[in-house]
Amino acid sequence: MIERNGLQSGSQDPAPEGALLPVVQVGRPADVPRGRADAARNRARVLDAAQALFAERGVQAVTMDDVARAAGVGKGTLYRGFGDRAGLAMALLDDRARAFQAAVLDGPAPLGPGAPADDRLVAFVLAYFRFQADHLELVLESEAGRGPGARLAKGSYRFWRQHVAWLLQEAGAPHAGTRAEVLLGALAADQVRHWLVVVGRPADAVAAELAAVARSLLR
Amino acid sequence: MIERNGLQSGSQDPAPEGALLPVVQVGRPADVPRGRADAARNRARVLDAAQALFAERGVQAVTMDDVARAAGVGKGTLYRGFGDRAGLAMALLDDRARAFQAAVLDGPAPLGPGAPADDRLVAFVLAYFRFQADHLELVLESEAGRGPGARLAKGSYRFWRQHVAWLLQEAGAPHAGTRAEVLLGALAADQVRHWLVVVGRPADAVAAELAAVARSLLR
DNA sequence: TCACGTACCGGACTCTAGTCCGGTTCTCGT
DNA sequence: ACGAGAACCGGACTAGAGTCCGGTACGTGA
Repeated sequence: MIERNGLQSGSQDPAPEGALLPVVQVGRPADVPRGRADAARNRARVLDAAQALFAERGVQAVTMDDVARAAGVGKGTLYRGFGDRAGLAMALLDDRARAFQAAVLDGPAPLGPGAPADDRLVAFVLAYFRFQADHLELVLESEAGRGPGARLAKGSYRFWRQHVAWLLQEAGAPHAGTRAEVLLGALAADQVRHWLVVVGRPADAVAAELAAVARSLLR
Repeated sequence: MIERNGLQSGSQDPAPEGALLPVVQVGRPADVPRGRADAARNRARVLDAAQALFAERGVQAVTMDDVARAAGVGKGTLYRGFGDRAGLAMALLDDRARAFQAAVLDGPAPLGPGAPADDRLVAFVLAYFRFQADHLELVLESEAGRGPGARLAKGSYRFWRQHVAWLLQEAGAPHAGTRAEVLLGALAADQVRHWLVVVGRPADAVAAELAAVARSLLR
């Protein structure tokens, strides 16, 4: 593929608008020495510090000042590198998000290609739900952000929306675009948190019902 | 300006936790002289000032300090009376929210009682969508609020969730509770704003597709 | 090796939501 | 009518996200 440097989206760029997930490339070139050494070092420091603080106190209890201080870096550096709080959370999720995306695009059926679209859709719902549940705190932050509809404006949302819409269309569902958005809305971090944490329902039960919802949306 | 001076639920109480919509009562007792005269006067001033400012500059561009200053009131008074920004927005929507609720509970079919549950459900989706679209800015504020899942914690959400779940159950849908939440998620202000404002789709088309989604969720 | 320009650094600053509490004023009971 | 005290008033205060810009140090070209 093209040496598309969009890949370093998670490495140097201030993340123009939450475009953390590259639309295609997954493996990374590992080179692209474009940036400055101190910049890369600071980025790594910030990620390490954030991960440590988040693990120690919980994501919500950590302020951006905390992260900057712990990383030995100014707030300007922090915000230039990650854009905002949501960007920092996305960067921390980057590896796993890429892996999940790879599994959907190139992995084994039924999540990956090869299975009928309706089965892939159900597999996707289960996997996405699990992803959200497994990284709830970080995903919550990454889907937040200022302004209304922050979640709907991120690049990763567009990617998944397109994937789901395509599966729905392929499976013969009407209004695939709208239904993809309804389905992703049901899988949004806020909603998942509500079910699992606030209400305290067992994850398996919720996931199964959402899979049934996906099937219902096919007709 | 509205004759009604705030009505009981929204009149004195600091709105314990977004319980603006009473679960049953719609007509107001009209008595309950519990409060103080100056408190009521200040409340009215705040509502008037907020409405004027919101109309003039748009909801998002008005800060709570603006409202307090324009109302000739301290911030303490503002926050005691309405809890937070979302509470103020809810109070401004109160009349119409009550009217809508009354139409659903006691109004003519198919929105009100008398029609088959599936028809009522579709009527509800169309009416709720329209409500959200007609008061988008205020609803957006009222569904926001600090912390994740603010929308899911409000009393009005619980009310509608219950209503929709009941209709779904009555119509024979499986997992009525979960599906009610999925449906309301699709009708959330953020999502509606995304379709209508960001993407620019015509309201009628979106509403029709959501009605179809509701029907799909019945089986 | 060295000078140059650019990209980056960092912390002081702004902006706004929401809290607190000393002082005031209205209502109720007598 | 009047005293007592609860309820309310308002603005100073806190906290935290995100911005700005003068200064710095890194990479590049000669």
